[in-house]
Amino acid sequence: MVRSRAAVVAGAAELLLNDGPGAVTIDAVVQRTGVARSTIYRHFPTSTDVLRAAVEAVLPVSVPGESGDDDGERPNPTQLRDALRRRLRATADHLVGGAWTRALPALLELVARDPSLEEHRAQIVARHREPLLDLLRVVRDAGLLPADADLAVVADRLLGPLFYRRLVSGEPLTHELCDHLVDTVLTPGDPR
Amino acid sequence: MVRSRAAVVAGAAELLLNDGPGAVTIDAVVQRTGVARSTIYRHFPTSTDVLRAAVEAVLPVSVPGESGDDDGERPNPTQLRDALRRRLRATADHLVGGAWTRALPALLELVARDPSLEEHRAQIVARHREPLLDLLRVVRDAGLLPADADLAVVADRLLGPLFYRRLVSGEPLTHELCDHLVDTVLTPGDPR
DNA sequence: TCAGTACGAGACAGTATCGTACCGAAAGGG
DNA sequence: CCCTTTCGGTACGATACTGTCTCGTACTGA
Repeated sequence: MVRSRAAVVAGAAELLLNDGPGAVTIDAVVQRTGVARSTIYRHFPTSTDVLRAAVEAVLPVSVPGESGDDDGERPNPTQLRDALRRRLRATADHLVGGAWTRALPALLELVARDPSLEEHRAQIVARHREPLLDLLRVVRDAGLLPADADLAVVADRLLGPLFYRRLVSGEPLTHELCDHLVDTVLTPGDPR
Repeated sequence: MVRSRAAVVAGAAELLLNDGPGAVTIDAVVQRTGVARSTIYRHFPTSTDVLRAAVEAVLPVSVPGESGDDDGERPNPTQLRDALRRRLRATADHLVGGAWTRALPALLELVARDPSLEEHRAQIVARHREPLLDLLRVVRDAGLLPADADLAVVADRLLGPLFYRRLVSGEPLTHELCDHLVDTVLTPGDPR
């Protein structure tokens, strides 16, 4: 009973990532997973619920971990800057290679259409930004950011260009760009 | 001949904006516009082409004009900074109120699914960024940006956070944010 | 007046998806 | 060994959309 449900969700998630939300069809899930229609409808009241479960299953997974830097050491500025660079690079890599590339447009479309998914979107984004905000807090306490800096805005300045390039302009995400963004945020006296 | 085609495109665009790309159906366009099926198929080979025309019709319109600053006057730095602020504010307003809010997720979904639309996306983005890049070129020539600054990256740093907020995080776009972004880009010696 | 054209109206077959209903096989407990 | 639960396998009706086709009408210029 649990197994078949999990298979349905997994198959629907694959379809969502590979072919978009429009491809998450009962028939497609049946054919992909081998689970019978009747079984699917025994677990989910309607096909929309299957899609929701797939969205829920896909997106939280793709939040990059990369913690463990928070060892209470009292790192020096250079270490902090490098940590921030690594974090942003990891985010960029995740944005390029991971499920986000496929799932994000689908999720945005779904949210634009179904406001009841808005809550999920907020949770997902919050979970995504949290590690970065934690790191930025440390960075600010270390004096690398103004004490009154709005960390949310700083996060926007770091993540925004990455997402913009990935989603909108289609330009490549390089590690150089990440480092450059970190520099523009961190050291107010370093132009370019 | 022109009238009915225009009506089809307009109706399809409305459907695209109101109910998403999945709602752009021949039947729906017929019912909305009063144009007959046969007429639609006389103008467009397939329903996908109707959708393409709708996308094309919606998005270029929403590129804000706001030119006319280019009068070869030789403006002073304050004027340039204000012009950049106005331009970014206009972009933000357009992002909030205009068709972009609805159309962009739809377009991103379409592009993710149909690679042949990639070209359209690139054109649209280019047309969207061009005025900003022109302005940035003037700004750089005036010495408000480093002479070797990569204007594309500067544009990313201005537009990225706006699009990120609008598309991903859902946070509000304020004029203060726009001004702040302009400040972080322009004056390398002004932190916060 | 007449022919050409653009257009509306709608029928039609083909396909895809949905959700339901019914049947039979496999498995596990009593 | 039987009985209940769980599940796969279809068959089915109901829609919705597509693309093609035919027919009738209004306009337009020679």
